Amino acid sequence: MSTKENLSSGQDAASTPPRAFRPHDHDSCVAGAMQAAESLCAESGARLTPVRRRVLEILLEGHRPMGAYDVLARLDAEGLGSKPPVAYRALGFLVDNGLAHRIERLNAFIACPRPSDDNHAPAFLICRGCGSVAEVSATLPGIPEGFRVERTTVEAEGLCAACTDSPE
Amino acid sequence: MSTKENLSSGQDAASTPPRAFRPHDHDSCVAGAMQAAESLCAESGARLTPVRRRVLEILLEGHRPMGAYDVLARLDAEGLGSKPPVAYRALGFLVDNGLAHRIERLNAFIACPRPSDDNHAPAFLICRGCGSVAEVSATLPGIPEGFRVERTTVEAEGLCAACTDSPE
DNA sequence: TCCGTTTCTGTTATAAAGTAACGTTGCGCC
DNA sequence: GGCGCAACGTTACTTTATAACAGAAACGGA
Repeated sequence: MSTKENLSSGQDAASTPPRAFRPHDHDSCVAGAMQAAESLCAESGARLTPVRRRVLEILLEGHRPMGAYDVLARLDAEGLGSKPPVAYRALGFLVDNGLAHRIERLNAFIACPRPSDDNHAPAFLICRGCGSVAEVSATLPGIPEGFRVERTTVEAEGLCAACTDSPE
Repeated sequence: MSTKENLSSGQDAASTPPRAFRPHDHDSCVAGAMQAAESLCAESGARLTPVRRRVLEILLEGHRPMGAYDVLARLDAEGLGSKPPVAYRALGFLVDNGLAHRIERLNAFIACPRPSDDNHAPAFLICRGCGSVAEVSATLPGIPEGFRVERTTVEAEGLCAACTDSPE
């Protein structure tokens, strides 16, 4: 079983706020995720090219969902590319390889904090107060027999604990 | 408890394909939903104007997700409006009032087959074979304490029973 | 019934998000 | 060193969505 905070694991998960909603050592969080990404790509043969690596870093540093054009602006500033397909292709690669996820409600992308080769079914808690997004893992109960699920999109919008306490 | 086919109700729900994946009397299905919409609006004071009513009918007749511009094309053909805001406003009204839902993965809208005033949390089963979308009801388990959920997006993409049996 | 208020409509214009297509470049491999 | 494939860079374009404002229509109180 993964160490990821789990949407559907009962007691434990329900008692602690997800890390994205807590202060934490962000540098090490970025470094760790980059390491994990390197390993996964090495293992699977996927090529983590400069543009792709940089896009992943940008997402990790932001630690929040970013639109493709936000990412592109960063790339452009760094001379790594200025046209939409550059960003979309890199983001597509990251999503395909489980290193990032797309948040449908926001038309945005966020780095996966703990990428792994198991094809996980992520769920996202989107705080409309502070814009943070936490990734937890989801298991959908009771899909009707006969429907073969290939991918899921699970997103919950609301207010995180901090924003509930101090509504601006 | 609602009579809607339920994602999370165990035995019953899991044993029968959702109605959207089965043949059914579509005319009465449309008529019923329109009736329900009328009642709900009358009750709540929401104004189901001609454009809004027609958009709902168009969605119900299609019985599948339609893009805003698909809907707009229909409206235009009928002289009810030709500019994007006309469609988006009507769709916005329907969504706000629980008469239709937005499918994020598809950037599309679908009529709610059984609208009701309870603020339900719909989930959608999207068949990538035939394009059908079934609405079932979802309950997300184990949201961490402190996160206050206001709205959910739950979508599962895959193959319905019929398309699994006969892959094209 | 008239008047003010609110809500809905129609339109212009533009923003934001996403992709098809094609030639070029770089890299691994024989 | 040349073949083949994957990634890159760019052009051009499509699709999706919204801001802003003026006019019309319904609605509710004096």
